[in-house]
Amino acid sequence: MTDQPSSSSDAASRGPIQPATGTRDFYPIELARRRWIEDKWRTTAIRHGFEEIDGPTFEPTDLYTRKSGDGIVSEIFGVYSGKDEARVKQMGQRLAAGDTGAIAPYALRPEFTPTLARMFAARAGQLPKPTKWFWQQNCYRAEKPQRGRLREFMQWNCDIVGGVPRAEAAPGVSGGASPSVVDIAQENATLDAEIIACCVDLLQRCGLTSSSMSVRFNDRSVLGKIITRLGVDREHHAAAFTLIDRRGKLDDADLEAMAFEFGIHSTEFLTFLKRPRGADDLSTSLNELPVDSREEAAQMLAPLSGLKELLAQAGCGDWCVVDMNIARGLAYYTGMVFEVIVDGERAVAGGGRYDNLIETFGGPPTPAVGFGMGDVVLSLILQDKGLMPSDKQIAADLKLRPDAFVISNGTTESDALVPVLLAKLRRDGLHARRSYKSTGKIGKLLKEASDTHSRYAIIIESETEITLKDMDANTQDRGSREELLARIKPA
RNA sequence: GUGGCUAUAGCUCAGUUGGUUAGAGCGCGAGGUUGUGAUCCUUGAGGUCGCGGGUUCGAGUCCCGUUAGCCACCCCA
Repeated sequence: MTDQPSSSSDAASRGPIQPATGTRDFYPIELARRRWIEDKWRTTAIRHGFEEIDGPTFEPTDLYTRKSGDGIVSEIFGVYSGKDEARVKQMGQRLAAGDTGAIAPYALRPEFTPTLARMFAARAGQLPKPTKWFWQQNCYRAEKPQRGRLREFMQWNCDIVGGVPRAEAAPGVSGGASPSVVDIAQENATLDAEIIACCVDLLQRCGLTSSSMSVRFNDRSVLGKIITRLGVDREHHAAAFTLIDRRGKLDDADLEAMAFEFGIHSTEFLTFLKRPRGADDLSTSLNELPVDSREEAAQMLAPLSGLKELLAQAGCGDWCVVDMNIARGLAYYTGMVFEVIVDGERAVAGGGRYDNLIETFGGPPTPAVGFGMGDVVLSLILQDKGLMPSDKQIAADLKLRPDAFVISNGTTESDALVPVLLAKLRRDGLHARRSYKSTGKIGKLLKEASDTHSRYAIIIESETEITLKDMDANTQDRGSREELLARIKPA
């Protein structure tokens, strides 16, 4: 009920209408900062060979419910057409009956991956293999807002759909005679590494370093083998992954209770689950596995050690570490999974391999891997670490700095020449501004030129004479108008 | 969805055991000093004290509700 615009409330009808919970208004400086991040996203993705795509802001609700569980359904913002009276009436009846969740025919996109899967599936036959797509737009989730978490946010996705042809598979990683599922996954490890490398590149471009962040990765196919050997049957794998994912947050008693709740009773698995917490990296994990020899263990963990090597080759080995506790909540991940953790806690990005999803949406069996990153947590991190550039630097990076700020020297002749000169500069393709203040004081006007981060200030002295001041160098020359204006080149 | 804390100018915050017309700094507008981004001086605008109800002669202050924000859960595509 708190989500309603509360048209019945006296307060709402009297005061100004507030922005909806969990949404943001972007004033110029705030939008510039957001654009700066988006610019980093876009240029990074393009540099890594991804092409930008987009899809609808809202989709049929079934697109999301088909793939995901009840958790997602409850966080969907429903959308309906006011022209579809029958559907609206039906919705009203279900709502009145206490039915909640995604009962509207459409939903604001809570994520982009289903749209991407649908788009790929629709043209799978004509798209290159692999296809590399990126996307950066807003998403909506009806969660309770808190720090780092809103109801509308920008998200950046990079996905590689389709596998590497067998002949070009990573040397030293492939080798199986028949192409089993595991072989295909291992061949595509180069793509797993490429995805993680792209994510790390973005972080580096924002000034972040591996000293405060890490990429923690794991592999669900490896986990699946382990827990199968521990006596967990196939249908309980998803639940077991959930338990593994939350191992760090819950104590043994809670874990055990939750396991029973899920119907998992394997004592071997529970023992494995309750093993000492700590650095669950590759080397320590070797000792905890349900195997007879270290060779067998190494064999079992080969996808992880292989990926680690590929990541080192990609130049981001120092960022990446195996973490056997990472499983991710999503049901559709099939292989590699990873999260980018800041200061040991907050997740700023995450992703993994989903080799069944394209098929789920009507396409041919197609391996795929990708990740997502939101603007909310990333902004917080950059602010906290002092890495958000100054307003002037952002203006420069986004090419928002005025090239020229036109000032009259105060005579009526010069006053009349201000709009004339502005028009000329703009005709010449320059970003030119003036002041709208009533003051004629040169000092105040130069301050405005400075506040707007203008590159040059132009003081009109007469029809043919100006003073051109370089605001960055703090130098100026007075002379022929045409001669001095020629110095101003687009940034 | 659950619990705790908070709410005064655009921002950061004062505001006494409840007592006249609610304040400061910054920012914003105008002006001052021989026409240069600073400092300084003068001055102006801007608040139904989140909103609604209650107690009281009187509420920014006390009580209840509500909304929003923050924090911790839940969840995390």
